[in-house]
Amino acid sequence: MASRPVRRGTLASIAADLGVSRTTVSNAYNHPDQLSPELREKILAAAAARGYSGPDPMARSMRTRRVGSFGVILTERLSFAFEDLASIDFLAGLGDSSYAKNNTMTLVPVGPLDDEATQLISQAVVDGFVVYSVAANDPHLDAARSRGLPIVIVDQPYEINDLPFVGIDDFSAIQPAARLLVEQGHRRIGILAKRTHRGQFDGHITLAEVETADLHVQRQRILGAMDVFEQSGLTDIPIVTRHFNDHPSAIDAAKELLEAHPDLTAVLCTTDSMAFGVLDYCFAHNIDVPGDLSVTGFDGVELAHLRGLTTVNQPNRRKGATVGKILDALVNARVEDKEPDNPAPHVVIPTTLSSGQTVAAPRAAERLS
Amino acid sequence: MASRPVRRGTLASIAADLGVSRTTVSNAYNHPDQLSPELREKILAAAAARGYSGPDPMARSMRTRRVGSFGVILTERLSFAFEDLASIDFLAGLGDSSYAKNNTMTLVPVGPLDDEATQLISQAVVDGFVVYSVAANDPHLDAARSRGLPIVIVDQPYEINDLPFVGIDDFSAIQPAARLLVEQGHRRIGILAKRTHRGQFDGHITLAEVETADLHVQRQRILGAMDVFEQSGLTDIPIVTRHFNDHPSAIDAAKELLEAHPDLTAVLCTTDSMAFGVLDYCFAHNIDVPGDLSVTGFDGVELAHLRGLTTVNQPNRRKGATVGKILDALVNARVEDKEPDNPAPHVVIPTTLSSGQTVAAPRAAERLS
DNA sequence: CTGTTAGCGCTTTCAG
DNA sequence: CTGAAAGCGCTAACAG
Repeated sequence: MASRPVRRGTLASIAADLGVSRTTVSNAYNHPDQLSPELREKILAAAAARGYSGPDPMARSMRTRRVGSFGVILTERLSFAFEDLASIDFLAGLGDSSYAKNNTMTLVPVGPLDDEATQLISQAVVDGFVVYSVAANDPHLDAARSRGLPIVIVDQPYEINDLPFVGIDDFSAIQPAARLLVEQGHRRIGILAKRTHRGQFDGHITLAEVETADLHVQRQRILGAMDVFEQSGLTDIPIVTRHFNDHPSAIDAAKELLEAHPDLTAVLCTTDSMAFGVLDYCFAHNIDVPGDLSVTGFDGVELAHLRGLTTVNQPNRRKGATVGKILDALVNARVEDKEPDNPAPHVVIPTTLSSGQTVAAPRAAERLS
Repeated sequence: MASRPVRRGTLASIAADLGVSRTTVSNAYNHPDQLSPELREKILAAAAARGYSGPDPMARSMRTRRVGSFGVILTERLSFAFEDLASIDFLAGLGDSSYAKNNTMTLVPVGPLDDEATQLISQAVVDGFVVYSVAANDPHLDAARSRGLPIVIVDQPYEINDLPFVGIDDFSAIQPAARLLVEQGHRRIGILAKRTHRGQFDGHITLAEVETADLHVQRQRILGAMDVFEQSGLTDIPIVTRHFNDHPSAIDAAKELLEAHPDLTAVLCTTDSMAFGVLDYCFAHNIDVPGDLSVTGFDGVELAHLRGLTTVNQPNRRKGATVGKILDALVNARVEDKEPDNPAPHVVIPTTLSSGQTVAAPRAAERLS
């Protein structure tokens, strides 16, 4: 195909050639019932002959005030966003949902430089936005809001009441995993988490720091687990975080935690990716899981099940489908210029503990010590 | 945010309120050097006060004939497309490339129903398309072509000369893996591949069928391996394919192949996902890899390296970046109404064999038999 | 079933 | 530095 800006005609030019009105040609594409099948065929044939493939989507969108695309804002570079398998499942759920079937998904690549991304957000040609798991104070959310288009927030920020929300109850969701460790008799447990604050930081953090976290999801998961531990009289739980959730970071986090606290008998992770880091670190260092160390994850991605990780299943695909449905309704209401039925639903989807083979009671000797 | 269709003003309304011309307001956003900083500030402030977040992207695109988005056509349901980790790496590479940084990526969800998807393609508001790994006769490609926008083809179809192409030489790429198996002394080898034809089919296929395959990539990988095997006097290589490349399909494929041919000492897979299926099937059936069975993959996804799979590394991220660069140049040329430098580059990216721990010589007893 | 009218909101010459 | 004019290509009433 020549990339030459071939003039392929317009609705008007086709109409002129055939001696019919523009409306008729438009109807041939958009309202087939408004003209005779013969005429329609004739028009479509003439269009095809001239290389005209239907009304220009841009002009049509401008006229109808509707694009047929949902913007998706992921606030990490794509390679990191995709590292997190949960976000892929979410996207697949959104894309496969019947509500998204009639829409495309516009991924807005958001880098560390706020300015550029903000620009992209304010110029994206979309009908609405999905804001996926961003910090409470994230400027990208503000940029999306300023567009005045429908928005659905996924996972976080949690505290925003005037916007639709779809997510889980992270505080409660992680507790069964924490409880399982306690019930098995573990007393020296460490926590591995993804970043709790927007800024770059890797290392140990205190409970007080967790409480001020920008990122609701990680904060609640940690606090949910700590709540269980404290009720069992466990304090002094070391917490190590990593800004990124990719495999090298996870292995490194495991190393930092386990070297600093060799006496741990269990590690609770707030993401499956972190847990894989622990598993692989242990494998490399001849630490038997669950013999020497119990491990739990969070997310329930496919690989977690394949590797037998004990984790919390989060219905990511279903989250995607739910988001598609809500956003679609909002966009429709807006285009039809009427009040939506429910402008800001708050949907909390249930989670379940998935028992794998990575949790066992600590060895007797360790339990006594 | 009320989803009410709040009237947030237009460029014209702001201009009227301030008693300046529309051009001036437009310039405040698009050509800051064309007016005094004071005036610009004043305009921006007034806009902010009225909740006007800048020129409407739709109207602007219509006027400038440019959207700022690349359409990406993946011809599988998103959940399956994403199952294939290679496509995720590709997308990440595209999104992270500096060429895509100024563009969004519009994913066009393409289901099994050709009609709907074709519709979505002909109405997508984008500047060009990336067509990712589709069959030679795929109607989605035709739909994209009929838009008259720049297109870059990734991986396949290979035979199209008038469109830019970015991919690898699949025939040669897989040969080092095949050669490694032969050199280790394997004589009874099976092949596991993803579908070779667009239609739904799971099972054994013949070499003759492979030769008529719609899907160039899988065909070439199989033929490349067969070429090596035949040169070593090996014939009767069983080939089993699956329509989908997800984990359950892969395990099932492994079962079918190994149960039908229990004497195999090696399995060459045309994707890493297939190889993971073999590894997990073997684990479940106490077949030692590589002691009892050697396995090779193809793609070089991260998990392959983590699991020590011997595979062929394909630079998916780099493919994405290359595609972004080409498409960006094409779109620019088109918008500026000039001939592109190279309208249809054909880029073949080199691959490398990655040695893992899943290939060994067959046991002596087996070698003799 | 067909045509006329009236913009959608913006950018871009080109004068002033 | 500012403004007036001229559309980009289309669709939605509405009247025939």
